[in-house]
Amino acid sequence: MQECPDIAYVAALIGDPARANMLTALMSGKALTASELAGEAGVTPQTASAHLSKLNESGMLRVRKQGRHKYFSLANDDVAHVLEGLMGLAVGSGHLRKRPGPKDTKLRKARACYSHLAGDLGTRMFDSLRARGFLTLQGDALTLAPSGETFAISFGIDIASLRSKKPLLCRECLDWSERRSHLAGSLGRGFLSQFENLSWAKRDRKTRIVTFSQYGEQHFAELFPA
Amino acid sequence: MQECPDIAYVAALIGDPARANMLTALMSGKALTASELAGEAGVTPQTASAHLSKLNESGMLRVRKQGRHKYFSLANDDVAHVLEGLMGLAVGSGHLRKRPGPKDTKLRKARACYSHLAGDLGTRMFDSLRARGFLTLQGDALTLAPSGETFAISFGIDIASLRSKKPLLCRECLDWSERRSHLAGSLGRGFLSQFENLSWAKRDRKTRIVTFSQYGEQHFAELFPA
DNA sequence: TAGACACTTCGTTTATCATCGAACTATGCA
DNA sequence: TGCATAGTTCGATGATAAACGAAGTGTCTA
Repeated sequence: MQECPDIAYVAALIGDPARANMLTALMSGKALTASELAGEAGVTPQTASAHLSKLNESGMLRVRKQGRHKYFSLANDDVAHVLEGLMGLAVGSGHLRKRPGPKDTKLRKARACYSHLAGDLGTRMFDSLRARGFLTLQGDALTLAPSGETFAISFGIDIASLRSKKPLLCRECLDWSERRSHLAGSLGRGFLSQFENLSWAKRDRKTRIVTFSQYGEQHFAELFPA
Repeated sequence: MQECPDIAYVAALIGDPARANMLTALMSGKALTASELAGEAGVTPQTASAHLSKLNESGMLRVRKQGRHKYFSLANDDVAHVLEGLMGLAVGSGHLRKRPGPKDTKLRKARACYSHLAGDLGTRMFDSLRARGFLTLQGDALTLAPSGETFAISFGIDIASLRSKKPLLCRECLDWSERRSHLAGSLGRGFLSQFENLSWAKRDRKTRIVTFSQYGEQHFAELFPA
């Protein structure tokens, strides 16, 4: 008997609206409890419980028990990456789900994509880094140039420790709102968390919106000129 | 109203077993007719027709009409990339679909992943290229070194025209059978087609198996030493 | 110890959608 | 012109699984 990865199994798992909502919510990078996810998905706790155990069985989630709470997050970057890819295809197909709220423009301006910065500001950062030769893009391959490394270090990002943890450093990620690339990978994560550390920006965990203060946006524009 | 890419729609589309079989078959990179795809999926032509029109509507397929035949292929590399990602998740979840046939070992040895070489030989090629410094992997970023460029050109690959067509040149692709990387992107495609041109290998379009002749495998081993 | 809360399990209902038979259109071939 | 083949549309059938109400277990707090 020939073995072959069962795409359908995983895709069907993601293909249910309730589960897709949960996974989308987890793209914020934050761990959420079962009932929070039930709220996100718009289903009762029982239903959410069933969904979450299925997702967990498939290895797409990471679970941590804390008292009477159960915190779920995406298992790893690969899962997030596949989800972003699916978002790209969904946009390409013209299928957009409607959700209440006037947050659209904010979300398009700056949002957390799993754990890095996406949206208009995300692509602007990416372009600026490339324009100055800090990031070099050859084909699909993204490299942090030595000049970019000193730039990142001077901004307070601990490149050495990032590099030591995992082999992935910078990765290109296609933006569904801008349809252009932004910076993902551990380097992208480093930048976003540094924006938070410096109080340039605040992440709303529920909506994935990243709000820059006036002060922060000004410094951001100086750091990443067009 | 806030817009948000509808992951569930696309994923549910891929999530049906019949459609997933069709898409997997199209990963060979070859365009297939509706009835061929019906056979791949194990459904009647009527059912296949319904599936294919849905997939086409979503923009995942490219259709060309030729006489009374309709040729379907994947719309672009992004679709293939998402499918490979899903395969990776499926393997991670331990969900392998069983299929009849003793082709498993052959498929694991060498197969076409969309349009480049995957499997044992694919990862061996990738490792060899890296070991000699032709490909440099920094984090997730894959670059073709100048020495690698001359190597590829001397092997008969027209790097200049590859580069001129699209911005993607080399890309890393996680192998579901080896759980290691192999070379994708237009460069990977170039290598596989050159193997075919030189009659080192033959692709079976139906099974995605790439069969090397004894002659071809010998030369392959010389060109890509461990 | 009580009671509130987080999450789970069970059984039933309900709706969605894949599937196929039958009948249709369109293309190619002789 | 006729017949085979490729693909489609339609309607009926059936199976799968999502959803929730009700009733459980476990955990924290007063």
